[in-house]
Amino acid sequence: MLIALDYRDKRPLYEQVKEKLTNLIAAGALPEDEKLPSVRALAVELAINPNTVQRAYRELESEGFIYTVQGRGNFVSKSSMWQNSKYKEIMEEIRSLFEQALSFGIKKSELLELVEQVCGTERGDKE
Amino acid sequence: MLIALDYRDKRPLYEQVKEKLTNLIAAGALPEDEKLPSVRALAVELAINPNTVQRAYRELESEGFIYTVQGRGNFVSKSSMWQNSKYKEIMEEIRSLFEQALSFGIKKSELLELVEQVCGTERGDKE
Amino acid sequence: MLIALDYRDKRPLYEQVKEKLTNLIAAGALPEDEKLPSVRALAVELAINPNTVQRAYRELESEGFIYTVQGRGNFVSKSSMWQNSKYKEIMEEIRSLFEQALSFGIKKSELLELVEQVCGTERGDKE
Amino acid sequence: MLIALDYRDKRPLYEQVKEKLTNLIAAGALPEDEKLPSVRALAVELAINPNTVQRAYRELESEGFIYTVQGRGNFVSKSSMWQNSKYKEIMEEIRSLFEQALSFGIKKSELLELVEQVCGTERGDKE
DNA sequence: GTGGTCTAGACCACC
DNA sequence: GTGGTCTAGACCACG
Repeated sequence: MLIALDYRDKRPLYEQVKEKLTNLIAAGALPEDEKLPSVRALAVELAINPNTVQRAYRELESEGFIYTVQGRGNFVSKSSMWQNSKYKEIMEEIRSLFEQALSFGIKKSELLELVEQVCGTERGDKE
Repeated sequence: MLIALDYRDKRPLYEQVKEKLTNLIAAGALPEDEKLPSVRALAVELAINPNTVQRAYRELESEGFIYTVQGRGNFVSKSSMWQNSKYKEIMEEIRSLFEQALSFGIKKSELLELVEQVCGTERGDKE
Repeated sequence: MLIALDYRDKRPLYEQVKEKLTNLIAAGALPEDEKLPSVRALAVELAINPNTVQRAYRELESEGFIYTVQGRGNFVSKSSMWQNSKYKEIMEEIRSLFEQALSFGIKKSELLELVEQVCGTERGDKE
Repeated sequence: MLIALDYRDKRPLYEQVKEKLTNLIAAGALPEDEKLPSVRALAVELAINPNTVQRAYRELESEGFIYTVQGRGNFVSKSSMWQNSKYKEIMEEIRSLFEQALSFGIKKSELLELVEQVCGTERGDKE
């Protein structure tokens, strides 16, 4: 699964687990209906408490990223389940950060350049 | 001072106080060497614990936004003190959010449009 | 038999199997004394554990929907066996949900309209 | 607070706590911005583990019924926060139960009578 | 004092 | 084996 926790990170562990998994799912690294590691197995792999993994899984499910089958395990959902709401959420975060940036005197041209930079490095991979 | 706290906000109160003050300072609403309200006065005005204001001021000082003179009060620093480091910090945040946005399938064109929107509404104020 | 399981459904599989079978029986699709598929056959058809089917059959029997003949198989009961108790059970569920609905501010008129909608769509099929 | 847990109930304790609180909030028994008992206090009152109460509170918050202020406590939200989504959820539950009822041979007239009964007992209280 | 996170370990239901 | 709930008890951040 290749997940690494960062104990210097201030965020709670279960949030880091969530973030890692959502990134893998969003990037398409985990295809639909793929089985995720069991709660216990992932807990062992990350050397954390099963409850912590379970909380991550529970929240991922309530956000539509995965679905749970009693006695079977956790599986990744169809992307249509999360796509739209996550899109809105991220756009709102960016808008808010943009406004803060402007109030600190950052110029439109700098923002545009930043878009170019980031998209440039990713363009080869995805388009 | 016109600071309003939002108790529904998940962030700690001292962070909200910091944010409001940095915004006022960055926007130029508080000129250099202007005296800020005393810890006690601001605490009363906002109906919060003086410790909370204290912490906000302490961190603002360590970030270079204000300077403290023992027995006199707190004053806003020259903008050269914070300008550069805050600029880098925000740009880094935006870059990181951009990368996350791309991994969730958000397109370059959407980002560019967002820049236009935000700058459009702000342009009249600042340029 | 035409039973489809929904693995995204939160309920246990044996409950889904029960629900599907009771619906078939209640709708009259399975006439009295009709033989049901064997535990093993249904387990294979649905690609689930025979224990799961077993449990569904056991509970259907204790609720009066089917009867078991050792060594012969499972057969659907006369409707008089389950009709009355199931009727009471469902009416009680609806009454309880109605009361909850009212406490959340849902109006009588909305409930009446809902009845019309559901009965309207079903009337063509059944009457 | 007058909450009583039912240990014969099959549902998890945290769900019972949630249900009791949502009912109190929906019925208007707890006005907006009213402070709820602290996690620990309610845990003692109900003789359960604080973690269980906390889970109830956390989920109530994510569903918009209450809001949490670090170091202060939990408070009931404006009804606009939950009204709409809860309305849809309940209507969907009722519709689903209606359809099941019809497949078991329950008549439209019985449903209508049930609406009258329930609304009749409540009408005096609320309209 | 408040809520929030995490651990360790137990027990249950389902498959 | 799987996930789900609950307990007991610890530690932290915030006010």
